[in-house]
Amino acid sequence: MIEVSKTEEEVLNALWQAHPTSASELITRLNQTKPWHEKTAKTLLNRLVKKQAVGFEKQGRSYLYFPLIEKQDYAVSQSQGFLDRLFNGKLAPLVAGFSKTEQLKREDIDELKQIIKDWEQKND
Amino acid sequence: MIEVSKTEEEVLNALWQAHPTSASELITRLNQTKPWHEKTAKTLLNRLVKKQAVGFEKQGRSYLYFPLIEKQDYAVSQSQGFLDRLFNGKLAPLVAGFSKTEQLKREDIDELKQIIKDWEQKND
DNA sequence: CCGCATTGACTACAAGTGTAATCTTAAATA
DNA sequence: TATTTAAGATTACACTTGTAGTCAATGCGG
Repeated sequence: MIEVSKTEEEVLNALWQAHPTSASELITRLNQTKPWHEKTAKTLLNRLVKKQAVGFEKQGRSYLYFPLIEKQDYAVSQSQGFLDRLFNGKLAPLVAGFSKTEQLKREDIDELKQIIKDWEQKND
Repeated sequence: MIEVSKTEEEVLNALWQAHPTSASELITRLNQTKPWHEKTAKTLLNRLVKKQAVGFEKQGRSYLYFPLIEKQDYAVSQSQGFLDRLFNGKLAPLVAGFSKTEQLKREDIDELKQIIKDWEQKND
């Protein structure tokens, strides 16, 4: 999986939200979360292109950008890497950590139960 | 929370396994997972000291090192940050991602169920 | 038609990171 | 005791990252 830096990932996230997108439109979207300097955002966008995480097509004098990797794939791969680093690759200890520190709300529990139910539906 | 780089984290992980520990002992432990150059490991250890993630006490000619941050705290903080970056801070979508990509095994499900049961025991 | 604004291309630059080598000192060994 | 060795301290160095600035071309408004 392509290495994406922290800030590059923020840009990629904005691109996943909607694409293809012009740079200016993307920057507008980025600015809804926090202030971004146009030049900084464009640098990151270009680095993502160089890393082949993002592609683009000419549209008149400017470009339309789009992700070359799926958010789902990226997220799962990052998740696995994260679990490997801190929890021996296991999911449960992460959840247990949240539980122990009172960071699990009933809503989270309900969602987990639903996921489990679906899983069992399919696998039993 | 202190910023710890990827390789620094590997060293820290080895230190969490057992401490206090001499540098050489720590390096021995690190080498059980993958080959580490002694100099590299020591550099990282020193950077962790500089970042105040690791402390040490003199023991004769050399030092004994120990973590200054708890693994549990670090793990939870990293977990929250991770969820924020990719899943809008929610736990369930991460688990759902694993489920969708067939990465949840029955063992994981059972462990999750147990965690949920414990949570409900305490919170209902 | 021309200067202005916009877009992408290229450049900048310090701090952080991965990966080690060299220097210094003190301890262990021959 | 003279010497090799092992620890920590210091130095090295290229690459990445965060954060922009400057340059060049092109299309737009007047």
